[in-house]
Amino acid sequence: MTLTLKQHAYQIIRQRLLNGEFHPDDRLSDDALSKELGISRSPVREAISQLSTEGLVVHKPRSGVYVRQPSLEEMQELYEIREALESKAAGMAAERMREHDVKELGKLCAKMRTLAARCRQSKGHKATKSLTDQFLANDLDFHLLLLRGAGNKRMLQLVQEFKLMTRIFGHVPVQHDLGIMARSYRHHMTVYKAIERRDKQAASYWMAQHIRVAQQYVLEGLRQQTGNSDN
Amino acid sequence: MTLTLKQHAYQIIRQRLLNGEFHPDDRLSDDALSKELGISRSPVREAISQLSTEGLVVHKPRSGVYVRQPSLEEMQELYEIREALESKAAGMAAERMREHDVKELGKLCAKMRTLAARCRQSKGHKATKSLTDQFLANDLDFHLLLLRGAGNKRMLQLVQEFKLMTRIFGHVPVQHDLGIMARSYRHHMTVYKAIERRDKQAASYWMAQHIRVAQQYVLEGLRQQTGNSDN
DNA sequence: CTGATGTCGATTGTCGACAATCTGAAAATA
DNA sequence: TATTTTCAGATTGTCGACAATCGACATCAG
Repeated sequence: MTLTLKQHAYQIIRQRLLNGEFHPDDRLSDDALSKELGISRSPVREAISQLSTEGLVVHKPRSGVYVRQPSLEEMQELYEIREALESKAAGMAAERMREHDVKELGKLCAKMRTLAARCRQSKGHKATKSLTDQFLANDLDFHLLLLRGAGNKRMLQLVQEFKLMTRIFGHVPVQHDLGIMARSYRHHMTVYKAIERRDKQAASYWMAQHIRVAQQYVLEGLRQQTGNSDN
Repeated sequence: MTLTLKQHAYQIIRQRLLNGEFHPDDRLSDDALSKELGISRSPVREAISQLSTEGLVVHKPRSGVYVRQPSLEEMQELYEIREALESKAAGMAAERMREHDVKELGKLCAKMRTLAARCRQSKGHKATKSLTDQFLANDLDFHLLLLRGAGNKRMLQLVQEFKLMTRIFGHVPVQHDLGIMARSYRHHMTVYKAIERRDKQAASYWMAQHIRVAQQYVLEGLRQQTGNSDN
């Protein structure tokens, strides 16, 4: 309730970016936004400034801030960083994670299998939007739980930030099919089993593998999306 | 020359943090700083806000921003992240780095050996401040060159940020002796040789090893420094 | 017709001021 | 004396306004 107006503006603008309401290279005018939100320019400026240092928008002096349009190379960079961080996190989790949370990981894997089975029953082995969303949410939960299990708060925060960026930038209308879901389930299962037997190396290795596959999948989708575009 | 006042203020305050002119839990008053810099509060506020989102200072609403005093656990977290990122970077560098830059790495190693030899000749095998500084600068150059060789700009930026934090926070008056310098030289040499023969795994492994040793060294120093303090 | 130059509008960067809030100490009461 | 209340000072959060600067358009020379 005692939120400062800056935080308020920050959350709203960030949410809009997430929803895809701003297109790449759009200019975020603090004047317009302040009028729209019914507050002064100062808080809006500070909020936008924060988004700028977080890398979601780019600031051109004396011109304005623009929604970033990252290249495929930058997307690849983001995934490389996630691979480094999350694979190390998996290794750390194999050492430190509490038994209770490990079981929780197992339950998430079981849920994934259920969802994949539901997909197999559907026509053409294509997942519905709802099914895809549920699977993605499960995926996210798995990774977050594992990150928390690694016991490194700042690493958790970093990965969340990067994951946010890949979601904003790589606005691919993902439509999972059975093959993808089954493979994803297998990867998570392998990581889970490695953690269960406290195998640090295996957990780290398979997490890296998993993220690399996801990277190739998303980058491929982006290439098809932008392949027939300009440049 | 067309720097905005915000950027100007940001660089100055950041530099002061680096120099250790502010002590942990000090409050950064934008009012005082603006008067001191002879500019208005707005640019100073935005500069401080940026430092806040970067994590160098912490913002308490309606109270002020304070210089962070990270716990030993947080320092350890920073090193864990560096280990994850830089070891992956070393592996990537082994794959992608240009031949010319690899030779440059070798030169830096040679310089380290020279400095270590100079240290051996000094009395008690203790390094002078100048010698220590030169060695540290060399160390930094090595890591930066390797990061650039990995070809991931954002990763480079991230590591620089974290390295800055470890330098600010772990304000240990490092006084290298021969043992430390020799070991550090050996580590860098091992990484260099792995990259030279394009051995991805070895480069990654030894870089992780190197950072873990540095972590233990710094954390030990911090424990001694704060061991006889409060709580 | 093409390119350079000047002008106008719009937007940002910066400023000083005001109100809301917190901190700390002094005063008052039990 | 200890505890609570009050109050004053200082600091932050927010605001509206002004000036510097940039981009676009029109004008004009070649």
